[in-house]
Amino acid sequence: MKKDMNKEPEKESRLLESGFKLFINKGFQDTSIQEIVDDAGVAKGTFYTYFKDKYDIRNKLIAKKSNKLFNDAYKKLKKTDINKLDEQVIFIVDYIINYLEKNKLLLQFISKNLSWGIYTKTINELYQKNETENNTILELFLNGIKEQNIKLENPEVTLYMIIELVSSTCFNSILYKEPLPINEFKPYLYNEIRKLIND
Amino acid sequence: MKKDMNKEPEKESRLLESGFKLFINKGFQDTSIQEIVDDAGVAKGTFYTYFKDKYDIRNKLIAKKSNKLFNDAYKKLKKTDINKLDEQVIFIVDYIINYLEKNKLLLQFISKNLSWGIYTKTINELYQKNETENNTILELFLNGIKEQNIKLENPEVTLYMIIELVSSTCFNSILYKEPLPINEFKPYLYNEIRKLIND
DNA sequence: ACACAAAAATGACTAAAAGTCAATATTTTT
DNA sequence: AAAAATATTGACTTTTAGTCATTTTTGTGT
Repeated sequence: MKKDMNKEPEKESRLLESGFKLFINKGFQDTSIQEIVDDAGVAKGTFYTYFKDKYDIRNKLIAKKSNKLFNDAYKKLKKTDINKLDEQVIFIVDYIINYLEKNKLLLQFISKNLSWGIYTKTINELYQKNETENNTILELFLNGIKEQNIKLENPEVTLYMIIELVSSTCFNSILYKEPLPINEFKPYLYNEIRKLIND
Repeated sequence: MKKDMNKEPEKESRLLESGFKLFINKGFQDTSIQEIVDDAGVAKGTFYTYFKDKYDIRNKLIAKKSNKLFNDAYKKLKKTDINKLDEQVIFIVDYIINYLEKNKLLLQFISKNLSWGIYTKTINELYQKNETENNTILELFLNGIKEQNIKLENPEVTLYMIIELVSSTCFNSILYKEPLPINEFKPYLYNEIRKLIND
């Protein structure tokens, strides 16, 4: 039987899932590779056929989980009839915020371990290997601008600022209720997104 | 002789400086505690009287370096006659950006290792122990708003969004020229700051 | 269906780094 | 200047990472 290249090997998945479970529950630093392989029910050596080291599995986990969340939001949007660009962006942001609010452990893991440089590098590597879907948000954004005749001097920069603003502020708002609990914070944030897109 | 509580013990400083030097040059992961103590010329055990582990010294380094940079910018501002709030904030931001541009290794270290949760936690701990100056930016901001009769629904939130936007975007703009090299990026960013404060 | 080759998996092993602590040195207090 | 408190040491133990010769599984050609 020919190997299905679209599926990641079963043991790699098991390692990823065990790693995620342990990182979430015990923290990254306090989880050893031995614990991960024990939990996954594979031998130590197998770990090293799929990952370079503990940092590698962490980076891949963050990239995969974040990317999945993002693509889910995008798919959901396509089922609605929201057509104004700013509201489309806010829909996606809102979906992601609500998801993370219900999955604070995931958010905690991402926010404690994510740094942008590593994230973009990892996403890019996975994308090269066809292991993740592509940057749909940028396409959506550029299409919306064209169709709706929105004037933006530099749309990539605008989108980039929105993404950064959302990710950096929401983490703290959800996890630490700083500077405001997320539900109070949302109006400010969404207002800012509208300004960024429409002004 | 009575111990001077305002000075951190000499060996702690030496460890911090050695740690910084090694983290910058070899990277955090590739630096061992043994190397740090060798470089600082102290025994292994001494490390553990000042720091819990390698993560602890890293967090304290980031907190101290970031805080110093911030306070330097603030002191410099006080020597100017800039009096409009938005321009004051932009002055500080500009000072910090220029500094980091000239010290990319420091920026790289911060951006690779900083996560906001850990940063605020560490700053807070150091502040409790009087090992760092306080949050002057918030005072400046609140004073400016009062004096200049600026109407902001929630100034803390506005300032917070500015800080987040600046830190998250500038890292990438300086280090990776993404989405634009920092000098092209600045106008967008400063424009955004003005909008946040004045709209 | 079998032999053969290639890839994946194993876990005992080595190497490296973390972290401890009883002994010693230094500093502070009385 | 003795006693008490604090800081420092580095040999040692423990923990964890990472390797690799061997075995098992999977895929391919005849």
